[in-house]
Amino acid sequence: MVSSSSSLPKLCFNSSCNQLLGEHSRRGWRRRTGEFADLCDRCGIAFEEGNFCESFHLNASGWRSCESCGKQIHCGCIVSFHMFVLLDAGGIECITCTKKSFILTPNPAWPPPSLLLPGLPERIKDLSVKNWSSIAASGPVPWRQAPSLFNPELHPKMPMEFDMPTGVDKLLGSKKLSDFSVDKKENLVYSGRLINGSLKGGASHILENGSSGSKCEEQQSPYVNDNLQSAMLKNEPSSPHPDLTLIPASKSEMVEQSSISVSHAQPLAAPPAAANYSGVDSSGEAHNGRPRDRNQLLPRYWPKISDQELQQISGDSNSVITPLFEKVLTASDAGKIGRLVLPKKCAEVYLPPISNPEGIPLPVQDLKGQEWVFQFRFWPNNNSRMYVLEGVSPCIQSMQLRAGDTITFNRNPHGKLVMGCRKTCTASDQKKEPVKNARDKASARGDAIAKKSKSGEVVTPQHYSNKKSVSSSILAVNKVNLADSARKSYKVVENKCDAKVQPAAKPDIGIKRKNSILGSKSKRLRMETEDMIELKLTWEQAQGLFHPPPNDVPKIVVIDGYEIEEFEEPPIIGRPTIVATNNAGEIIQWVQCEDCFKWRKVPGYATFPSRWTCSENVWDPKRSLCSVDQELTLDELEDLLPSSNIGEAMNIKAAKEDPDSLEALEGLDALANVAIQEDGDAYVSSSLHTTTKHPRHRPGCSCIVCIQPPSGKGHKHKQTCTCNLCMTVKRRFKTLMLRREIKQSEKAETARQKLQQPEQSGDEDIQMFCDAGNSSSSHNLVIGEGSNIEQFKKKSSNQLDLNIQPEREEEVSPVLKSGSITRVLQDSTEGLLKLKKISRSGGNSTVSQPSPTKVGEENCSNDFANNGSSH
DNA sequence: GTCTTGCATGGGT
DNA sequence: AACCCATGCAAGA
Repeated sequence: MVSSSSSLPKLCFNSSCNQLLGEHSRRGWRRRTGEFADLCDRCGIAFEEGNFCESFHLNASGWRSCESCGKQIHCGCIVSFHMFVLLDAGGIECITCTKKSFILTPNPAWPPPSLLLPGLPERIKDLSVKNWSSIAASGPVPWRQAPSLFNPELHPKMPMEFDMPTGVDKLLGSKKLSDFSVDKKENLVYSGRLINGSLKGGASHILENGSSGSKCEEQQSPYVNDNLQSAMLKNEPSSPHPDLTLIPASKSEMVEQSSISVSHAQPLAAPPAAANYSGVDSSGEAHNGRPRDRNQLLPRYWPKISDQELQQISGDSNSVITPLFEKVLTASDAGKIGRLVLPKKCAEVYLPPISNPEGIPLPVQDLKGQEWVFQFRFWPNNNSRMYVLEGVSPCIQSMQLRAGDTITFNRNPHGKLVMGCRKTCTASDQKKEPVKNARDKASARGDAIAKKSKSGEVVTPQHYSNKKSVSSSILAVNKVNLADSARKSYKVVENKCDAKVQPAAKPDIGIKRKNSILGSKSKRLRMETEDMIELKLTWEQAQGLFHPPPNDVPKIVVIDGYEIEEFEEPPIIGRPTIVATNNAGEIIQWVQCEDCFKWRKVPGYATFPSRWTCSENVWDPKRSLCSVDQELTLDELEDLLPSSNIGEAMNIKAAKEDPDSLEALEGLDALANVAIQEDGDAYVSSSLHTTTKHPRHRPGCSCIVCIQPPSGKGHKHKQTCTCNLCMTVKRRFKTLMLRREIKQSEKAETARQKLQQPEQSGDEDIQMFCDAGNSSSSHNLVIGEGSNIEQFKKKSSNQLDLNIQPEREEEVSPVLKSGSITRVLQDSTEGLLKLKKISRSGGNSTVSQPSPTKVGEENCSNDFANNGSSH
C-alpha cells in the first residue's frame, strides 16, 4: 500500500510520468495514507500551479465547467478534488468563485473544501462542517454527488480522510478509519459516480492506491448511495453491504468493466438515506414505530439504477436524483386494478407517514415530467400494514410497463418523488442489450451466470443430459427442466432472441410463487402469463430443444437403471429436429421451417434457434427459399417422425391437403390428445401433450385457440358452418374419435377379459365400472341409452364446440366440460384403474367409490344438458 | 355483469 | 416463527 519505500528508488507518483525522483521531490496531493504524493519537478509544479489535470488528464473524461466562470475542472480526480464545490442546483463551481461569492453549499459527498484548503477562511470551514453535518443528518443526500468519497469504506484511497479531526471525524462520530479493516477497505469498490452522471465509466480517474505507484482506475458504480454514509453516521461500520463488489483484479478487467457500461456494474447499493419526511432521523432511528434501520430494506428493493436511467430521470436539468427504492412489478401491480403494493419498509422509510388507512394523495412525477397523484395508503394486514399506491394504472400504462418491469422511486432535489422505470428485456430489447439484461438478472438473483456457447445460445451452466431414451430423456430433462430454467430466470424465447435462453422477462411471475400459480388461487393465471405459455412444453419437447454441445463427449451415468448422457458443457437450446442418417450413413437432421413448415435437411452438427426458416438454410442454398419444395415426400417424412409425433405427422398430412388449416390443427391436437388417451399414465402424458402442440399463443396468432373469443363471448361457429376451419375441425375430430374408439375398445376388451377371471360377483358397481371401461358403454355414459358409436360420432362431430380452448385445462368447452370426453375418459380410465385395483384385492365390493349409476347419470344429464344448451 | 374495494389467505423469505 | 406481500375473493357499487 505504501509506495514510498525508502529502500526503493522513488518514482514520481504521477503515473503518466513515473520519472525517477532525485533527492528533491515536490509534494503533491495528500494520499490516504496521510503521506503526500511525491512528484517530480515538472509534475509538482503542474500540481502547484493547478495545471496538473490539464497536463495529464486532459483526455480523460470528467471535465466540467465552473458554473460561474466557466473554468474547466477535472471533477472526480483526486488532484482536482479540492478545486471545486458541488452546487445544490447541480453543476459545480470552482473554488475561486466559491471564495468570491461564498455561497458554499456544503456537500455531503465531498469533504468541505475547508478541509483541503488551508487557505480557506475559517468562516467557510465552520460553515461547511456545520452545514454538512446538519444536512447529512437530516435527510436526503444528493447521492449522485455523493460518491462516498467521504466514506472510507467506499473510498479507501482518498487522501484526506485519516487526519481530519475537525471534519470527517466529527461527522463520522469520531469513527476512525482505522477501525475499518484494511481488507475490507481494499475489497470495496470505488464509487465513482461523481456529478450528475457526467463521469462515465471511462471517465474514471487515476487514484493512487499507494501500492508501488500503480494506479487503479476508479470504478464507476452507479449504485453508490449514502446509506453507507448514514451507517457511518450511525457508527455502524458493520452495516451490511452485501453487494459491494471487489475491485477488479486487474486493470484490464477494470477497463473491461468500465467499458461495458454502468449497467454492468454490480449493484452496490444499500438503500439511500431516508426521505425528509420519512420520520427517520439521521441515525436511522424511527419515529412513530417506523423502521429504525434503513438497512432493513430487502436488497431486492435497493435501487439498482443505472447511469442512463439516472440521466433519464434527471433529464437535462442535471438535477440531483436520489434513488430510493425500486420494485419489480408483479402481475397485480401492473394489472388493471391499478394497485401497486409497496414494500412495507420502503413505504415506511421513504414515503410520508400515514396513520389513516385511507392514506394521503402522493404526487409523483414520471420520466416525462408528468405529474401523477396516487393514493398512498395501507390496509391492515395481520397486525401489520400493507402499503399500496392506488391509481397507478394510468401511469403504468403511460410508461408502458408490464409485470416484470421495474419501477424505481427516486427523489429530486426538491424532495419530490420521481418515478423511473426499467423494462425487462423484450425480444427486441434483447438484441440491443443482451449483456445488460443477462447480467442484471443473473447477478441480481445470484444465479448462474449465463454462458454463451459456441453457437451463440446462452444457456445456464450446469451439467446437462441429453436424451438417450425416452425415459432417460425425461430424467434428463428433469435435471434441466424448463421449470428449473424458469426458476433460474431463464426461459426459452422464440423469434427475435433466437431462442437464446435468456433471463426471464418476468422473473417473479410464476417462479417465485410457482406453487401458487399451480394452486387453486392461480388457476386463472395458468395460461395467462406469457411465461407460462412459453413454458408449456412436454418433457419430450423440451428435451427436443436441447442439443448436446458440439465436441462434448457425454459421460454415461446410470440413475435408477436409466442411462443418462451427462455433458459437462451446457446444452444448446434450440429448435427440435429429427435426427436421421443419410444414405452415406452420416448423421443428418431434418428441421422444419417456421414459416412454410417444409422440412429441410441439415447437417447433424447444426443447431438452431427456436425459430428457424428456410432462409437460414445455409447448408442447402437451393432450398433456402420457402417456395422450393422439400426434399422428402411427406410420407417419407412421416416415417421419420417418431411415433410420439403423430400429431406432427398429421399436421404434415393435413398440410398436404390444406395448408391453411395447419394452425387450426395445432389447436386441435389438444382434442386429439384428449381423444386418444388410453389410461391414467397416458392421461398425464397427454395432458402434457395438450400443452405442447401449440405452446405459444400470441397476439396475432390465428390458431383455433386464439381466434376464438374468451369463453362465452363473441361469435361462435354454427354447427352448419362450413368454413374451412370448421370442416377441418370436424374432419379431424371424426378421425380422432374413431381412433379413440378403436383404442378404447381394445383396452376395454382387455379389461373385460381380466375382469372375467376373478369372480363375477354380480356386483353392479363392478359391472358398471366394467362398462365404464368399455368403449361402447362409455359412450352410453356420454350420450345416453341406446346410443351407438355411429350415433356418438355423429353427435360428436355435429356438436363439436369450435370454441374450445384445448390448452386451457380448466376451461374446456361446455361439451367437453360436462359430458365431456375428458370426463368420460377420466371416468373410464379411473374406473378401469379402480377395477384393476378391485380385481387385485379380490373384488371387494365395499371399496369406496362413486356410484357408477350416479356417474352415468351425471354424465348423461350433463351431456344432455349441454346438448340442449350448446349451440 | 362488471368494476372497485378491502380483507384474507398462504407461500415465500 | 414471524413477517411480508402477491393475489384471491367476496361484498358492495
